[in-house]
Amino acid sequence: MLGRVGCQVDTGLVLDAHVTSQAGPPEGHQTVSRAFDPELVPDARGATDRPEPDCPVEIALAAISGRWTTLVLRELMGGPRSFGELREALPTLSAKVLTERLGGLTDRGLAVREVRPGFPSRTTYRLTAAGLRLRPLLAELYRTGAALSGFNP
Amino acid sequence: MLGRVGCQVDTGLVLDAHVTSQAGPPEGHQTVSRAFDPELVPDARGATDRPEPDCPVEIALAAISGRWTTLVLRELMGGPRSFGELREALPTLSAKVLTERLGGLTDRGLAVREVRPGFPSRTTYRLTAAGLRLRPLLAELYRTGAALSGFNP
DNA sequence: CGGCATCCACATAGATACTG
DNA sequence: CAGTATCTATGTGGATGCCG
Repeated sequence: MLGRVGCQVDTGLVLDAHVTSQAGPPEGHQTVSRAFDPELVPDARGATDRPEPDCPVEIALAAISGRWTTLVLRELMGGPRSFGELREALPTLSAKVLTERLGGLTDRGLAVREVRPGFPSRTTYRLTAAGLRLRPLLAELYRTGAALSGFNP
Repeated sequence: MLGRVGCQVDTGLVLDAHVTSQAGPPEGHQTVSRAFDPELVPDARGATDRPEPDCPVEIALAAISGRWTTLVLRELMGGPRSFGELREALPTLSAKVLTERLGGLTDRGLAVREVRPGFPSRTTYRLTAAGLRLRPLLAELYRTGAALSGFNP
């Protein structure tokens, strides 16, 4: 693993803090006016002091959240898969959890469900364009984990 | 956002399945002999059909797991921070959870704790070289989340 | 200042059994 | 085949209060 990992710069405050001057901005998700590392916080939606659901990081985390999710995504990255094929590929994953994962992916628009009627029925799941955008993240997860485990087993 | 997201190739099986021929390999984490996308499964540790703790993806997920963890990491990426500074930066994060997060990071060797004795005491947390390796992952999380939310709101 | 000890509420995973 | 329905065990976050 390479890449720059340094830059331990301790920047001071920069932006002036005139967020909502007047009297009372009680609730609502406010962004914080501080200096942030542009690589980690490239725009305002990351400038938060709590886990806001619309922060890009939280959105990405939500997409891969839950046990088994990355494995299901790995399978779907290889092309459309039926419920049964996924069960074969991940034998110890219960039907209930697989259903939950696939439901989560389709709810988020990351996958689509296509049912072929008749009997026996056949349902296939296919990643959408949005779902396919998770590929670089999965690859980066692998890279990072491999680096953390010391470059060798 | 760019990058190739296509390649919906449905590869057939390749490797012959002679995993432990003999009689009974009952338990223990076995790797599966299938064809995997080399980008997502570059080595044997990713060729698993369940969430193995030594799979690189699981290792990386464990490093960033838990609510608030990415925010704590973002703060520490800017340089050493004391417990109190972290509380100021993340005001709605309880001391208990902050302690848990910092303990998790130090347990995994991603951060170190440095105590200055005396009174009042002062404790600073600093990312290790391993912890700094999470930076590209955090950046990728942001990129992916931003892409999923439609490139701009 | 920098925690740890408790308690509680809720979310989640897994096992099992059953259905359109 | 492709789920749903329950039930249970465990995990996790958050609030509160005490301590070195």
